[in-house]
Amino acid sequence: MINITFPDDSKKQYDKGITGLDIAKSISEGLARNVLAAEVNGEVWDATRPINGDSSVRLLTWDDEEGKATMWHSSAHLMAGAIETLFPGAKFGIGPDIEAGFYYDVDTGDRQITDADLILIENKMKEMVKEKHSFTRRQVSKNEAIDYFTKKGDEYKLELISELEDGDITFYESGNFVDLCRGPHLPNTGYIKAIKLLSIAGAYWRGDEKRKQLTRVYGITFPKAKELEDYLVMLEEAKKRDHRKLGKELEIFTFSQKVGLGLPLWLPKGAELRERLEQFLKKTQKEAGYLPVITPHIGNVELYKTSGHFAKYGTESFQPISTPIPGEQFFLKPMNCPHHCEIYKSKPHSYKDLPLRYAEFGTVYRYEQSGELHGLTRVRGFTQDDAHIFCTPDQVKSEFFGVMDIVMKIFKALDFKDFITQVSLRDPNNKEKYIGTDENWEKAENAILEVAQESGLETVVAYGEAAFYGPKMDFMVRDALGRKWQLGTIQVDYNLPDRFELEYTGSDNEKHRPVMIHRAPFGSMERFVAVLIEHCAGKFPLWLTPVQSIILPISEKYQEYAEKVLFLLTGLNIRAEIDNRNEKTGKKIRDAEMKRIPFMLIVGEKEEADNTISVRKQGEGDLGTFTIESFSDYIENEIKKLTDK
RNA sequence: GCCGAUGUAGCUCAGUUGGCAGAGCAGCUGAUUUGUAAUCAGCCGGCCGGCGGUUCGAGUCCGUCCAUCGGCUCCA
Repeated sequence: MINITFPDDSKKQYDKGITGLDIAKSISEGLARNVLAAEVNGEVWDATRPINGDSSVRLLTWDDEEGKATMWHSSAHLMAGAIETLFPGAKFGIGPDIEAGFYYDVDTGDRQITDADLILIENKMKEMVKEKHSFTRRQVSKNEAIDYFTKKGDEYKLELISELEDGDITFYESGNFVDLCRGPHLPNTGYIKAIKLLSIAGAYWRGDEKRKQLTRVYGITFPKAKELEDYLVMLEEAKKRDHRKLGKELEIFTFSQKVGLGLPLWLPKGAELRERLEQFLKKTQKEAGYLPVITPHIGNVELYKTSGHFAKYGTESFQPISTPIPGEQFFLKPMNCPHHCEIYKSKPHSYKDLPLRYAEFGTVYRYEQSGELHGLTRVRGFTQDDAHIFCTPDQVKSEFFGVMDIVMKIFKALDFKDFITQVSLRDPNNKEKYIGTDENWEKAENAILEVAQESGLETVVAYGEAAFYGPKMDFMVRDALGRKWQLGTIQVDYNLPDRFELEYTGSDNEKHRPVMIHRAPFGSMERFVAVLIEHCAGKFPLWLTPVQSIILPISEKYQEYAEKVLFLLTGLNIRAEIDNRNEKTGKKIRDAEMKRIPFMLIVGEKEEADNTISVRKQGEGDLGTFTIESFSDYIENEIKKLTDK
């Protein structure tokens, strides 16, 4: 007999060799039907794998992340089996579960998988599900594994096997499909009740663009048909929040092929909204001791040779602008930091000057690959809410915390609650990608790690995500479809001060090197507004929205009163418009609702007589009758709730 | 940049086996004077993404380029 300990610390005795599934059966039939895998001593196992010693066990269902992962990973195998049947000779790369569903990378040779094949593969999978193939785990020797995939002619699996230790290799067999796999898997394919293959895409083998591109097939599965339906509805809803769609509808921005790829044109409503964001940050920065600077859009190529940007990006950026002087070259600026370094150097500094905080809404240009451009989130010309803090080494931490306060203030004002704080460090196996000494990197990385810990924020560490001159703390927010975008960033840099030979005189009358903190709380105005649009589905916070209220006269008879209301509201700093069209009130309301104008102010005979307005809130309905003053107080109060504190 | 899909009016979309380019919304004009999510009628609007080819004839078939979308790679 062995002792099994459950998550609630209760214990039970079972025969040696019991499985997670058996344990579930001993508890209830219902649980047994829902168990997808079992966590045994912290490792996720097949629910059918025998447990041979005292263990702590957690039974995993669809409600657990690991349960979903098991379902999706098994679904990837199921799909691979279906592809192998339909495309004999197909070779397989990797097929993991992902955040929402799974994919498998396949090489089907000359007979490429197309969109039309998705439904065929899906139908084959549904057939195979009915057969309830079990997943059988089998430990194999490295030689046996090599032998199997050599015979099969699958060089991708052979490459994966070559990197594994003998004695650590397992195969999973399900129906006719055998795969190299660590597991775990479902007891059998019958658990997969609803299947949808979503898309196909090219994906480089092992993420290396120099290697062959395989066909990646994406899909998702569920234990209930209803959940699949709900998921597809959710996807449709998310598409409606897409900033590219809403940005056009709400007249925030547009693009023109004639102007150029990835070069956004801000429309009046968008420009006003952006200005409001900028004003908010400028005020905050002024209070935090930042000094404004302004620098030009181009810089001599020598500037970027000094900074290191030329060596790193010189050939893949917009190419230099020449002048009538032979050999003289200017680059469109891709970063503001080199310019700010030169401002720092414009006069000698004492330790008493520090920290110096130079801030600029600086527009930069980067030649992003055409396939990477994406609405306002990835563009070739954008404006960073940039600032560079020059400080002494012992000021780094307090300055860093100061910047974090600004980032948090912004996220609060815009109601961003679900952000991810990522500490981006250098890739320890690929140091040649970065400039600077190991010593400087260590200092900078330790500073960020310490700040991350002391701040109490939950952070994830990502190796290889640092900038080429220093580590970063990045604040990421998801878009409507769940894709993560980096917004705010704070970077500690010991390297550029070296390259630009920045100095200050310390209290010891010696020269010292300052530390630079690069920071942009929004990141870029373009990306920030894009994510903001998706986040609020176009219903901007009241303090930001282009039109706060629209006056709807019941008929042309009340136009004069509407004008008077507009005059009074404008005097009270409320952004208002009048809908003077010769339309019925219901129509005007519908249009205002769709334009997501927060307040509709209906004025007719009654209101004119009483000097009032009838207020309707977007998405909510009638709020009743207000005087202009009480409405103004109401709005002011709503705005304070977000932007104060 | 790479793989795949898509491209018809300002927007959303129809358009049969190749045979004169359509609808709704928006816009304009007129009628109506309207009370909390679409009043009615008329009108305007198109190099069917560009170029080349096949054909008596191309929105439709073929080639190529461009752009967009989904991924991959990249992201100072």
